Amino acid sequence: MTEKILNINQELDLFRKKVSEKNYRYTPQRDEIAQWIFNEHGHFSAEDIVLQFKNKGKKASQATIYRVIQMMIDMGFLIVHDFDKGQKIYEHTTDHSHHDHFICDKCGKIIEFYDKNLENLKNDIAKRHEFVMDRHSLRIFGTCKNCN
Amino acid sequence: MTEKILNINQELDLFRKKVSEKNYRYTPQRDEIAQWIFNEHGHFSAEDIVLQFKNKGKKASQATIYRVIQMMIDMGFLIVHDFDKGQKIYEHTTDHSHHDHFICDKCGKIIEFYDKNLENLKNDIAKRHEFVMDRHSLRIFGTCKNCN
DNA sequence: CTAGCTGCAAACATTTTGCAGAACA
DNA sequence: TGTTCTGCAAAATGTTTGCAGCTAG
Repeated sequence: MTEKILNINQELDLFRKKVSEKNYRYTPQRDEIAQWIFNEHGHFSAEDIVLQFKNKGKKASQATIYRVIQMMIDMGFLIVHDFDKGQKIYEHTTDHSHHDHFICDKCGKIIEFYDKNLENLKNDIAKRHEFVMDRHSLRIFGTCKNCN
Repeated sequence: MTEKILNINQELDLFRKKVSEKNYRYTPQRDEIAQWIFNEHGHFSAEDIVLQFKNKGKKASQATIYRVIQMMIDMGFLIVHDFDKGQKIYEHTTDHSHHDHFICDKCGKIIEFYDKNLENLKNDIAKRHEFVMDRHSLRIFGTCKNCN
């Protein structure tokens, strides 16, 4: 469970390499979207990218943005979260290792946490049930420190 | 953490009582939808109710079904799950106590599990972070025993 | 050159909503 | 009787897709 810290250029290189390996084409749109995503440390929605591209006059349509997001999920660069906000929330995987989330129902804030014991326990439980775990997501909903 | 086992009539009575308490009206539609839900032991979508009502000639429109579902969530009779299937999945709370889920990416099966240690650990973690936990959801995605 | 990619706009799936008439309390 | 509720249909939301033209390799 070592954590790889990559900078944006290394991440872009890796993406470019994987795109080539799969005989996909490395287009300006894919590059711009990947750059945006690797620059974004945190959670974002597809709409976030669409809007920011519109504002900054960058050239990639909504359709392409959704298509590239799906591509990056398939390639393992992105994961999807669902925080019950009506839209999918993404996060890039190389940003940091697995963590879970508190979601505050009052202010909407999402707080990340990591607990080694919890990870171990999840692994144990999956093993006990002979379930091969690919990914997992624990969401704790409630009220955060500030809102109390 | 004692578990209350209620039969369908007790659940309906409780629903009816809560509806009255809030000065809402107890309409035939609300009754039929609540009956359907309390009879359903497992996960279901709004569409499931809509379709079954159409098939069986029961009288409640889609709009009403969605409205009653929301009402029952607000009142604590229903909880929402999100299993990344593109639609919300519901479950009624009095059915049984809290549990978590394995979701098989191959066959789509959803397997419930409960682990006391896990529940304790979740509580500990929330307390440590001064987060007041209202509800929580652990989803483990991967491949089930049969699909391996 | 040509298969794969893009952008547009339309389709899609699910859920929500405005409004006029119906019906519960 | 007067709110509240219902059903309809339309709107809204978020995402996906068909297709004609563009472009990377």
